Amino acid sequence: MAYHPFHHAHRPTDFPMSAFLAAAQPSFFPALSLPPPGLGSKPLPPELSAEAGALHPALSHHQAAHLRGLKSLEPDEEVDDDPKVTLEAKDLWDQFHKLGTEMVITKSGRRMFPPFKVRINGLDKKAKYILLMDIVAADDCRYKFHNSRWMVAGKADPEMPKRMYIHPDSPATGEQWMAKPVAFHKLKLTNNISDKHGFQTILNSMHKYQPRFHIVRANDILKLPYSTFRTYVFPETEFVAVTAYQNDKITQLKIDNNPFAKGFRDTGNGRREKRKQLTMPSLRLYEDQCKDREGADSDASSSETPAGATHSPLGPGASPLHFRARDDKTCSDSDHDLDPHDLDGSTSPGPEPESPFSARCEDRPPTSSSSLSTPTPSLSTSDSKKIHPAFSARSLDKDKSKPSDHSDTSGGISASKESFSPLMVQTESAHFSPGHLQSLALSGLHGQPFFNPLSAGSPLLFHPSQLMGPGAFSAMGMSHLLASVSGAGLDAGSLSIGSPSTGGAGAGGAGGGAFPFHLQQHMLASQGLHMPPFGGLFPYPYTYMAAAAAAASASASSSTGSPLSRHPFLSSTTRPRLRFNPYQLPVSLPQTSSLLSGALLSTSECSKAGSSSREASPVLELNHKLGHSGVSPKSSSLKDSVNELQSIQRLVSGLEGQRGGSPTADSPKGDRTQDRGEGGEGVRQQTVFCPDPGACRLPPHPPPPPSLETPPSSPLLCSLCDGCVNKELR
Amino acid sequence: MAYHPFHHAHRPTDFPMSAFLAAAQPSFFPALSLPPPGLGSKPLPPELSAEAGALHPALSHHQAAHLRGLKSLEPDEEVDDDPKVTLEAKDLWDQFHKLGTEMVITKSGRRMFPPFKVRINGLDKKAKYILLMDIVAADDCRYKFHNSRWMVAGKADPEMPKRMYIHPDSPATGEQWMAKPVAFHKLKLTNNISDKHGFQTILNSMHKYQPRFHIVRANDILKLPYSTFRTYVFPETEFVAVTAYQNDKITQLKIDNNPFAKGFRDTGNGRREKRKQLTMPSLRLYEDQCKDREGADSDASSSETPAGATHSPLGPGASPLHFRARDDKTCSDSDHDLDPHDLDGSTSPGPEPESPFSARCEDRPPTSSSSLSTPTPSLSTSDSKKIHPAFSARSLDKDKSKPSDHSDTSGGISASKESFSPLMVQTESAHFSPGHLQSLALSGLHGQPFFNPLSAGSPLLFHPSQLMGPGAFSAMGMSHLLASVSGAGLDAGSLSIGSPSTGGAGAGGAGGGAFPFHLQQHMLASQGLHMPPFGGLFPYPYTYMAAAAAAASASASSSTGSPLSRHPFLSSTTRPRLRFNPYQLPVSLPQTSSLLSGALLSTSECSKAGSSSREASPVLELNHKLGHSGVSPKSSSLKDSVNELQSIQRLVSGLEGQRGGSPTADSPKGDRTQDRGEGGEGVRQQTVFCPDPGACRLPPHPPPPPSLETPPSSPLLCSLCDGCVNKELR
DNA sequence: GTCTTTGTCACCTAAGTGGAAACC
DNA sequence: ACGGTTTCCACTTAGGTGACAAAG
Repeated sequence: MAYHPFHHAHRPTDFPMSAFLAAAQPSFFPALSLPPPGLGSKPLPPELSAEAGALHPALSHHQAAHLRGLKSLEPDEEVDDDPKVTLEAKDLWDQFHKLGTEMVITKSGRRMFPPFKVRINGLDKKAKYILLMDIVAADDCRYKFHNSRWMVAGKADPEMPKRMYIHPDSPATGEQWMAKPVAFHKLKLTNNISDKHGFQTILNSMHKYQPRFHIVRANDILKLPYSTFRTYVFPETEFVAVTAYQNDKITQLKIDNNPFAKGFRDTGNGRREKRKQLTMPSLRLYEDQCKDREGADSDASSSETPAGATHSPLGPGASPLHFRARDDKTCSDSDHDLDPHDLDGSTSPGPEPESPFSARCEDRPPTSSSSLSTPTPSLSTSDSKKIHPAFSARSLDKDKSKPSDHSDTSGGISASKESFSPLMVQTESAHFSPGHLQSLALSGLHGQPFFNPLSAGSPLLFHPSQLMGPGAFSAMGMSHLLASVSGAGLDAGSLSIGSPSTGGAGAGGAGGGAFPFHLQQHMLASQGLHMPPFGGLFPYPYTYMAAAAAAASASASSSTGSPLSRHPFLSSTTRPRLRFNPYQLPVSLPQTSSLLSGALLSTSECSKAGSSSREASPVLELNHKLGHSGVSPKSSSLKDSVNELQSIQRLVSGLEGQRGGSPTADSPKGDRTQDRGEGGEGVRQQTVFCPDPGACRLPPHPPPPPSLETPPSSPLLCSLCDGCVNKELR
Repeated sequence: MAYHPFHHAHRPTDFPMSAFLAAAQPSFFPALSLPPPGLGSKPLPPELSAEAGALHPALSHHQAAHLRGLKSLEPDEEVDDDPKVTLEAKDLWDQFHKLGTEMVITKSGRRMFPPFKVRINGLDKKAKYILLMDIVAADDCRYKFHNSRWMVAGKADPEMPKRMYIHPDSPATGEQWMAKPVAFHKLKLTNNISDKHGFQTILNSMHKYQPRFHIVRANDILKLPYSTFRTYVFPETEFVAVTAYQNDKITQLKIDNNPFAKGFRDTGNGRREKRKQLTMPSLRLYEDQCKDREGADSDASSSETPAGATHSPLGPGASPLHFRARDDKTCSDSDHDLDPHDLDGSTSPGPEPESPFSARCEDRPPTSSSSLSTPTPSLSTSDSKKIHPAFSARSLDKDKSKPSDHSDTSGGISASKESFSPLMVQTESAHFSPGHLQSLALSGLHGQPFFNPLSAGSPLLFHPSQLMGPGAFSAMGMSHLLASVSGAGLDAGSLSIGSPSTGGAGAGGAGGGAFPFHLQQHMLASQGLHMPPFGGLFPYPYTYMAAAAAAASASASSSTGSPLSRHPFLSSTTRPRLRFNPYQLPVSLPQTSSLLSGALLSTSECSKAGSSSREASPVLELNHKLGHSGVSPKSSSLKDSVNELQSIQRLVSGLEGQRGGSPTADSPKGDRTQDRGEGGEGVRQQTVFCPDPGACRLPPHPPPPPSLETPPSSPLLCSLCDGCVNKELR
């Protein structure tokens, strides 16, 4: 009795393949298992903000519900949640983003280096959630790295179906998910279209991608198709897939921060030539952070964080990288590593790697856009804020600057430069079927596909065309699948998703029993643009995200005026505030689907979006929700939303810099370190939504509240559209 | 569409901690969520034997049901299953077992080396199963290694609560489980009673243990407590826990076969002294096998099987070790590695490590028993069969020998020397509560406790005394727990299992929300014997397993007369045939519980069991089933059982050696290689049950069928008792 | 003093990393 | 020749293994 020595690291992952399969089923019957539309808002704690446990359950539920601006959905149970997602190691991501993040893809699959890891708050402790991640094309351009910068090199190649990676621990309770950062280490990037392993996402080299994170409240993967997806996009995680690094600065940054690349650090060990001495001063930057949280990450990661010192504050403030970026202007490059010896002469701020992705698909040289977003030369980061850690209170405060302009190209949403304005789109899973669940990838342990019905051989991936002919979702065989799903105890184990009804289009592959390791539904964005739209289902290939991102970046850059504010998005924390219920999504609100599936920017939109502001990159939180016929938002909700946001900001700032409620105060750098003690506590969120549904490309969203009490320091801009009347909420 | 490149290694593991928690709840209300007793047998395919996919669903269901000999239970659904479990790398296990397997336990936890891995067949493809494993005391003796042999050194020390390790992929469909071998690599052995990690089982050094494997058909861990457990025991996996290796031969065998110990192989690299040149000839034995199946193992094992050549037949036949054991009599030692330079002179067969565990608890020197089981000196394995791979048809055929004697001490069950006669005891989970689920250990990924409500800190382990005072199950707070469990969506995340109701006995530990990483229910055997029985629940500390093992070993040795037949059990394949439904277990059939939880042999019984025959070690398959009031078996069922067995054997033999139906033929060594191509296909099973319930210590079981058509080559003996009238069924 | 346990160590597997050259 | 891809390499982290010496 006095024992209880065991401390089991339970893996609550509850992924019955059957569930998985079912989840993958593209459900085209929105009402199938959904609650009646317009259920009405359910109570949601408004102040989950700071700490998940600090909310008042019933007190402000109603308010919160309104804040969300729409029917709270969550038909299933009466759950009080208001997820707030914070990107871990945001500062690191920012550093990469400024240079133009590159991710190597290999045949065998490569991890993302700045590991995609998020910290979640505001979930209902008891409710079960399924967390997912996917990577979708950021646009439809092909890129090339020329003259030390990324340039558009034509139209994108066709995208392979993107897989929806289900966090292996799903489903798990909110408490469990909030206990520690949620990592997706098992997800690997590959260019091998015949990928046999799981956990791999097929990308096109020299194309730009955007990782996305999804939260679904569901206690069973079987319910995934009928559940609401809350999608979070961290623009700073955008990257170009490459087979070999193009930008030496990126290489050096990777070497300096990825423990597995220590062998390439200039420690006098006769390392390779090339990028030389950037390392020393910043050694053990990201790594130290990881140490702190060691053992706390999920995603079956045994190797995510390297070993080493475990006491350094993991917050960006503590990390040398961050420091460098913010304080070091010694180097010519943007806050990249202090590396004194940049090889390619990109050291100079202007044309340097700092404007990696400025170019959009219009085939116009990136320089134009880059220049736009890369105002100041040299280290820039002139705005110390620019490099502020995602968790530091400072970043939030700094952006008290004006709401910013909302010019189409540059004046995006200035949801506080560094305060991460989340753009949340809530979508019903039933709808994500056509656009959301491109394919579900259930991560196994150690990359070891445990239950491969196909004898661990051929993957069961469904191509969009397979599953659904042009607009032939119901006709495809989805009904068949859905039927199966309906069964409570239905086992997907041997259920052949695509083969049976869709014909032998290669879905089943070898193996005997068809198995839905990763169900390939339609991959909207990534594929929608490049492939003929499926029937009339996806009229809008462009995704909200992209638009929002563009708007946000534009506004951010203008608002901050920081030279480095080239990046479209830089937010680190998001919190669901606004929920769109594009019940009619398939036709009337296709964008939502698009966004979820692809997040593509059309050429024209790309241009509109402008390059980007690296400074204020709002996290786009897309909360997709079905079950509600109307898209008309409640103005009151919006207002409440703003109020909530303000309070949240205060809470956050208080949390981070002990400056509760004073977002205006520009916290000195000192805060940074404090902010991110061990787990990057400094969570901040902002709700970014478009008050003028008519003027934006986004699905109908609630109009801006009449009166906005939002503090000036935290401007609420619509990230969903750039032409919105109420671009600035504050 | 033509893509389907993704091949996700989904991890169907569905372990919502809530479920886990619930499962851990000691349910003392058998009828709580159970179907009415005597539900009646449900159809079960009789010939799942060879291949899981080769069965005739309806055709022989009825027959199968009868074969099973009892009410099929499986109240939930009408599932057709007849699990057949084969121990992977049986030959390796055999080699170790002959020497007296030792497993190092360390403070940080040590893996088992011959990894405990099983191949499963006969499951219902669609049904969900939860697979578990635990390690229980094999007897109540303490051992010491003296004069190159293991000797009893007194009574056993008190056992720590044993944890029930739930395979991380649970629950998963039968199809998934059968797709590849199921490994339990994450399970670690430790002597650290304050174990903070999960996946660790606390053992006492110098004590003997027996791993057990459990199959539970349940789609949710929450249902575990109310589900039927089918327990499989592979006697050859018995081992002595040590902090340092005692037998140099074991050390060498480990070094030669464990890829992680390659550094100690005598490859001229100036290895340490000690055991010298056994290695060379056998290099890459087990490892090669592993390679073949690489990527097929489950249990989140990233490192289970080493890399290397991937073409060698993994069957024991192909492995040098096996070869050696069987064919090599060059070395003095039993079939240990051919190592010519054995240091301790144990090379000589007689007193050597070959008779490791012959001694039982009677404090009598092991020699007596060892002598009994270790008839021949030297390499012995005179009986080529002895070392036959578990999967080779040969072994099965060989034992066509006479049924053997059933003398209490030595004349055990001769269920064919090498044909692995499974002893299956089916027990209702509701009952395992008192004795079965000592503690549930949910394996996490990479030993990284993902969802630790206690902030990944203190383990939540319940000591028996905590959860239940002497016979105070219901009074403890179990009701409370059960109640929680009843909730469908109940989240265990924050549920404090032990703390709330049982008082702060240390169950909750630090952390905030109590979490059931491993629920400690009652740990019967291991603890039952050493601790005061809980109320009157466990009148029989001795477990069937032990008894059966003893009987089996005894018979085996006598039947084969092989000098090496010292090991009590050597079977590698089991298949549920007989199902006991000790509905009244708590009181009337406590043994079942005991078996499940502890599998302890009383001193007297130990002696009765005799040492062992290394040759014919039947797999004990214990199928614990509640829900049936009567224990009276149907004779007809038994008969059918035999028939089925025969057909199965034929199938198996045919599968292995292409000699379908000719069990009598003693296959030459050549078969071996064939038998275990890639995954050790050569599955063979035998049902071992006691036809005379009255004469055996086992719970009431069906009487032997009047007429037995079992082929002479496959003797069916009762492994459950040695005094059974129908000890020999064939 | 004997037996057992503990900690450190060298050595190994497994796998992540970027470089460099080969490849196409 | 050029640009992108592939392969192999050395190096790293992470962790498994038994030997060995030092404790207990």
